[in-house]
Amino acid sequence: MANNIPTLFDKSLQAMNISDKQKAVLRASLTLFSEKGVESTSTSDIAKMANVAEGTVYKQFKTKNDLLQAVIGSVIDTVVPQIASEFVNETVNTEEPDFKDFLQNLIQNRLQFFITNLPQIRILIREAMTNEELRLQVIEKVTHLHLKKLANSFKYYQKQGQLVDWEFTRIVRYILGTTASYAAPLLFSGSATFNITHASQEATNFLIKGLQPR
Amino acid sequence: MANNIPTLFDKSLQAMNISDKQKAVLRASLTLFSEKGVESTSTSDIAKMANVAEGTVYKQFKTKNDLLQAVIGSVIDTVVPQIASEFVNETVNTEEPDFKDFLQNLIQNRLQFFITNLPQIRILIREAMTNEELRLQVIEKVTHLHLKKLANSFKYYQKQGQLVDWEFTRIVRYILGTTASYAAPLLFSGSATFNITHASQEATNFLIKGLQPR
Amino acid sequence: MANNIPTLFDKSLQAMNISDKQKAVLRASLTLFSEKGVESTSTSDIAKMANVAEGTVYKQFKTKNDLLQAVIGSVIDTVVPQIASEFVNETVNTEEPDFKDFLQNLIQNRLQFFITNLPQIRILIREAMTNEELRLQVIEKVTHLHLKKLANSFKYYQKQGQLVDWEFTRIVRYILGTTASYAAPLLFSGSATFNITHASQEATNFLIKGLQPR
Amino acid sequence: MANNIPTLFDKSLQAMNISDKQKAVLRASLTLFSEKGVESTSTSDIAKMANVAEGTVYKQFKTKNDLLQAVIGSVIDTVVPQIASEFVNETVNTEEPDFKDFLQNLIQNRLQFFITNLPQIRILIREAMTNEELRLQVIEKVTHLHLKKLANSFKYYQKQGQLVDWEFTRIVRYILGTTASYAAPLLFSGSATFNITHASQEATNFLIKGLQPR
DNA sequence: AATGAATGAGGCTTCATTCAT
DNA sequence: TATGAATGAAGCCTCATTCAT
Repeated sequence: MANNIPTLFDKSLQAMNISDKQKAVLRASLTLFSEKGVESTSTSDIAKMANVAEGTVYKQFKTKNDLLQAVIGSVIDTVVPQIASEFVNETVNTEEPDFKDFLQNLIQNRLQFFITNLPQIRILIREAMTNEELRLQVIEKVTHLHLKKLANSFKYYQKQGQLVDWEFTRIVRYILGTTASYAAPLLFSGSATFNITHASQEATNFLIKGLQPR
Repeated sequence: MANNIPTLFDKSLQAMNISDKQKAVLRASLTLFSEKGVESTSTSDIAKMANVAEGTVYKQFKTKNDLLQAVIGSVIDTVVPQIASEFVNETVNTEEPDFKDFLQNLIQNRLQFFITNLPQIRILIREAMTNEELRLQVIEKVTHLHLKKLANSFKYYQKQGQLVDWEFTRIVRYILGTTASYAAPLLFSGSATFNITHASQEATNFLIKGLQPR
Repeated sequence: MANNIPTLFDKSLQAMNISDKQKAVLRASLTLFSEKGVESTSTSDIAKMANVAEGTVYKQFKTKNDLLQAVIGSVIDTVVPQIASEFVNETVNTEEPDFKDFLQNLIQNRLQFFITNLPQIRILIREAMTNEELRLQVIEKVTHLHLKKLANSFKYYQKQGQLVDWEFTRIVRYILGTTASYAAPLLFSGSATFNITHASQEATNFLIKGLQPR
Repeated sequence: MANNIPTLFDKSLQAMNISDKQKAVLRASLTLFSEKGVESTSTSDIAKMANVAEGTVYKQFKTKNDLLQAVIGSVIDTVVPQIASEFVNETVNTEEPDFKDFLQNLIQNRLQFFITNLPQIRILIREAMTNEELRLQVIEKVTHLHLKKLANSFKYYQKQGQLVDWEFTRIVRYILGTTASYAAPLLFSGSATFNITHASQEATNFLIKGLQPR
């Protein structure tokens, strides 16, 4: 239901066996890293936002980088898979007889997720561009996402003659690329006015054509 | 011919009325900002790579941010338009009778450009994500790109019945999105092995279908 | 019998009216202070080695300096005198008819003691060099050592005409100085190979000459 | 003439190609390290005493430890040999016909040096006890001291029948040990009243006996 | 008595920036 | 114009110490 990273992040925090102050540190870190970037966030900034002494920031995590790992790791390890399974359950599972409806659902849902979690996604992308280690973590996680159900759906529509007979990753690539062509500008602007419904309809119309059999 | 930013950048440096050392500073800045990100590049790093005293970095540019502005500004102001017009002249001008050939040329050319200038593009993207001012500059520049020739080509193919009758920006969006779906991973990996020809063919096949009239 | 400080230290701990954990704290402090110096030993290091919570270190001793005082004080107050009396009983009491045998026994015994307790001696020396208070304590203790028996032995050998008729402290000074000339290097090296028997024989031969009457 | 470490240190500083402020930093470091020990001296202390910004402390030496190495290294590399040659020229060269006079000169001279440079010697000893690297440096330097002249003098007195026929290092050992038996207490007390002349006479009388032939 | 999370002062270090030469 | 020594604010981190449980 709640496909909102801070909320999910909070849930994953509750599962962690750390004190409330430590949770506040992680929350503040996520927020500040997202807002200003990692390098521009000082441990003193974090301490202030978390209402905590600066030393407290270092009780659980020995290094600012450890903290970054914990924050991003938590997003990656806990949130991403959670998103994926939710995505599969909410969207993909819905058995639409019509591929077009299925596709629009899918796109609208992903756009919504993207917009909701813009700050966190922004920081993930930003850091992954210069941080090798993080990059590997992200790739690892994304690679092992449980996408079987999605593949099955595709196969179903392919058998029905509603979807071109290309391999799974290629189809996913175009759906992602087209969706991203609507979403990417948001990475750079504030979350300006954006009509999700209209965008997903437009994108779907294009994709349906490009992905029809023949 | 040379659609490679460091080379173009050098050309734009020659036009600037500054000493050789100052040019070396700008060159080093471009390189280091690209490699490690702006925040992680110290002015001392720049001085070392430019073979220049620390004070020299501050002779022409009063602050590190001024330097960043100069570097990025130079890329944006001089290089981007240059790229655009070159792109228009080299690629778009070529009058292909067939939209498919036109499209593949276009995509292949842009992928090549992207790969060649990966480091500079990386830093432009990275900084634009947290730097409001830069963001506006980029948008400003990109918005006013002289794309009339491209628009004319599209109109031509539309009249020929080879291209769907959507508005210019929508068509550009899908071409960009699809191209980006092949290029984006390169932003995160090193410049892994990548078959441009194959990618541009695949992308073209998809786009042709999605963008055919009807 | 056991002229080894950690063991004696343990005995003195048993006499103290403190809990087992507190004893562990003192033991760990002795070890770490010896190994790395007081300034370079953190209370957290001590807690870890003592298998105790950080707060526990502060239950019995209010400050780190109190802890240092307790450790060194214990060595000085309890152990040094114990050593002294043992030394007197074991070595000096033995009535050797020959001064040379007496002297060699003495030196060999002290060298053995020195080597066995190198770490503790090292820290005592180190701290005494910058810690006025400790310095006074050590001097106080050493000054009041019960050395009457040793003095009596000397008088005996002086009457026998085997020992020069100098005052007690002067004779002690040369014995100590000569013995130290063999022992001191060990303070700086690890416990390199060292032949106690050979060293004590050599030292004795020299001292016998220097301390003969006339 | 001036066998005083701070003065010699200053001379060695003048030979170094560094600014006055940097010299002030090194001087302040030597003073403070000597007075309070390395661990208890903060870089801020050093900056204050040197009348310099804290950042200045780090211009020449990248680390507090580098600074320590520079200070101690300078003492070891420049001062120790200088001392040694001076010692050889002033004391050993003096051709005394009588070994006793030679010996007393030697001891008095060394005691004087020791007292004059107490603070610096103290810190050298203190640090060498826990700093392996430094230890090796000191040993290296002391080992290669130019002691040939001293050895030659000893050989001369041995031929004259004034000095026992033991090997060089053994004789040096006893002279050092006996001298140290007078000097060592000064390491721990302040430089209390100390009669150098009396001490050197007393020590000489003992050594002459212990080192006579036969 | 024991715990261990929390504290905050202070230590080491970096770095953008200035300025005399 | 170029230099590079100097600056000092600010960042990261450690550690002795406190306190609620």
